[in-house]
Amino acid sequence: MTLDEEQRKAVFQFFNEIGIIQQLASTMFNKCLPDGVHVSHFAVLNHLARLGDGKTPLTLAEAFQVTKGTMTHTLSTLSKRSFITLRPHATDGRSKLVFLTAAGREFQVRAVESLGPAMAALDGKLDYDRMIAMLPELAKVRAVLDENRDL
Amino acid sequence: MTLDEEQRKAVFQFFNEIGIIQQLASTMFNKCLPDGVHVSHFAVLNHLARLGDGKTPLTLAEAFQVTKGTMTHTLSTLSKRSFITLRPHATDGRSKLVFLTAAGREFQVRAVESLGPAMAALDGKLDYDRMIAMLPELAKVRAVLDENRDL
DNA sequence: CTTGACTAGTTTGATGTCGAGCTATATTTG
DNA sequence: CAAATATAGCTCGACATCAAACTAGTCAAG
Repeated sequence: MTLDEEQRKAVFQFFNEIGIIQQLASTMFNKCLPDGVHVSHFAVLNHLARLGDGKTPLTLAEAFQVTKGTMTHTLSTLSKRSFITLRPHATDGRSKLVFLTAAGREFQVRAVESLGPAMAALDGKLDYDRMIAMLPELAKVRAVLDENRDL
Repeated sequence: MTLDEEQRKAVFQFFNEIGIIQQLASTMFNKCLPDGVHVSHFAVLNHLARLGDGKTPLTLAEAFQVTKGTMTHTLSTLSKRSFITLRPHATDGRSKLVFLTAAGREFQVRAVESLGPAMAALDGKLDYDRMIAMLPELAKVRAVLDENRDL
């Protein structure tokens, strides 16, 4: 038995801390974002703007680790706001491709700017170097969880 | 301006990673927990079992960083399952105190056990020492976000 | 006292997410 | 080619959560 009581407690505490940070951060982002746009919507716009659009919904769902149904929902509200358009996939009739509209790109820029004040307020309090240093470790934890999703 | 483009990207990435880990972990826990009990319910039971019951709902809400309304909901479902009982506060007529029932304690033990197999499967893949080493840093980030909740 | 400000918990309505099942298209296999 | 299997996206019902408004009890100021 390699997993002793103390380690198990620590793992719980780790995930607990992660959960609370996520809660606080997303609440903060949600309050900053304009027009009642949820952070999950912003994340998709951001992803498309930074890494390029023309992705399939499934690709996006996997990138954000949400179900297909959730991504359908997210994309449909982004579409209702005319921030994206869905086009049929050229060679696969089942699939679609997601493209940013001009309004979508514009909104993404505006949304990033709207986060500025909050980020600035945290500046000097958050230790960026430490956070950056944690990134590889977090990515590793993420990878392990991802590989074992069927537990 | 101390927050340059690269740092801002890193901060985004940090919170993104956190969000995905939280997503994967809570999904995993939810699947392991018996009888359709949600991880948020388990967390409350666990808290009461480990740190002692007789807390007020507000205390619990603050401990888990959820709104009062959410805690009301969580406690009401725990109460419906007879895992807790709510008693009036002795000296403050507005308040209540949360107590574990025998069934609640029993369930908490069972729930912890039900997480065993998943934890065991992750054993050897997760680097506990690194996770433990991250705890203080995470707690610090949490504290900063907590202090600046009104941004 | 009594009034006004505050606090604990509840309620309400909206929304994000999940899981499971569905449809339509692709792909593989016999 | 036909049938079976797999995949992309959608739909549905359930549920956790939030924000904001509400109720009831407390406490302080005058």
